Amino acid sequence: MASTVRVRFAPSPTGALHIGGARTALFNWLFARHHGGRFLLRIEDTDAERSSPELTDQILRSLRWLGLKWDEDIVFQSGRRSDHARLCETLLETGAGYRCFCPPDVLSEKRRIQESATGGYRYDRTCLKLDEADIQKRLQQEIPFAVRFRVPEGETAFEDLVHGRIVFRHTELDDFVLLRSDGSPVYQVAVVSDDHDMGITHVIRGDDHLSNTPKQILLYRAMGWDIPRFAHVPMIWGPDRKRLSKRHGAVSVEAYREAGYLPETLVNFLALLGWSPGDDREILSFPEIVRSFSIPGISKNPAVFDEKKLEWMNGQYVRSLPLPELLDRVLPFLRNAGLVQEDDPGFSEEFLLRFVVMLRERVRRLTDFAETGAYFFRDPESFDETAVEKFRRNLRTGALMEALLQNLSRTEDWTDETLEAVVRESAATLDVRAGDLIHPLRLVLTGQTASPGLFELMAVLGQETVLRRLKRTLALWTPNHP
RNA sequence: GGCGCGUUCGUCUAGUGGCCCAGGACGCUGGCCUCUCACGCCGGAAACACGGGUUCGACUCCCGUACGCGCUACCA
Repeated sequence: MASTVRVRFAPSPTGALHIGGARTALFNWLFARHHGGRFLLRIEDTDAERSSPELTDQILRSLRWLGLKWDEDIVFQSGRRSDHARLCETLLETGAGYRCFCPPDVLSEKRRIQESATGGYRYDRTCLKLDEADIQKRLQQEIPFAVRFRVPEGETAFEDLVHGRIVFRHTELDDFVLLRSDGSPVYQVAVVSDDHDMGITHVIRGDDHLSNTPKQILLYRAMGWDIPRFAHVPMIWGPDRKRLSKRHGAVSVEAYREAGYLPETLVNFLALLGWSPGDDREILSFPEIVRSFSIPGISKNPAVFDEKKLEWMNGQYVRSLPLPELLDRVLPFLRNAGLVQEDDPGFSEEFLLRFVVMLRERVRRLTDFAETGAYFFRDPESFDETAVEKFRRNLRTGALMEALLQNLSRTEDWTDETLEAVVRESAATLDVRAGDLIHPLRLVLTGQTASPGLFELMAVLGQETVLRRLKRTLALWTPNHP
């Protein structure tokens, strides 16, 4: 390969890494990996007001969690201020830029008038008409000035890797500001300067930047720099077809981690949001995605984020994880729910493994293990009301449970085969269907009407626990029990 | 308002002029399995925004309309 691919992800640490940013990062990462190139990270922290080191750390944590490792040192945009300023100076020297002494309030007034008249606004180039003497005079008076870019006539066209050829007539652009009157360079300047210095070959970013691109290309040209290739990927929308934002609830990668999603799931799902391998595959491993990834596979239209499918996919990954690995991932959620102790789980490895095996078929998120399986760790405190009512109406339930208690306390071989035999024989003796014992027993042991197979569950819980739970719930079946 | 981008089942998408009376997945739904719930399996409903061209033939190409989104700052 002639030149090495270099791409970057450039988040602004003004918030956590969200789904949209993660997808952009992922696409850049995949592109770099696929082509054996480099994936760089740049933190756009020039807005000191809204940026924070804590948020930067959080973004890095999320990227690492997703498995998106970056190459080389992180570039902090705030540290490149002088480079950005130098770009403005150069442009001023070459005549590509010019000083604008117009006071901001005059400008905003002009805009107000022009916008109400024509609906659009472009800087009227008042200061471009200034001659050298005018400029010197103003400089001596120390009138603050901004530096504007002098947009040439004509048009800018470029071949977007996702959208194809795109043309902007320069009459649509106005002489945008490069350097604010306080001396701070504007975003477009920072991006171009940084991307150039970082040797970026492909800019892969959200298509909300499409309209910024001609301005940036103009800057590259004015500096005589090589222009990178651009790939503008479509946005991710919430269910209301609006750009995904906090309004849609949990959108940060961090929030999905806490909600019990696996990083593998998120990567797979995000990869498929706006990109397709071209065939019918849905579950793809990291290496498979890297191998298949290509820009022509990126779609042009925005994608609605569908959490239902994410959940389904997470279930697939939960089920495919090797058991010990799955247990490791579940453990923190059990601790969080207070079901196991921080240092000592208080339960054997074997018990925990069986817990995970029995539940993994019926969960989608890691949090579900704690939510639907708490009875593995402690006696249920509440019981499904409608189920209790239902079984209580059958006046024999109390007697049935008592009989079962007797039979189970005499059971010596506490294995699921034996337990099943005991329960079924009890039913036969009592002249009821097996279900008449099974369902109330399930309720008694779990507090719920749904659980893993009852006999297996009894075997895992152990005789002592089963008998205890059976005993302490006997009163439940008394008709007028509170 | 102007400019830019987009428009295939509810959602993510396959489709690059005939293989498409449109395929897959999630969701929904009927059934099977079954001690419940899941998992799994089998089946079903469900889409080419609209109107003009081009062509022997258009989901695919061109034009227009409608709708949606983005940009339009001395924000990033």
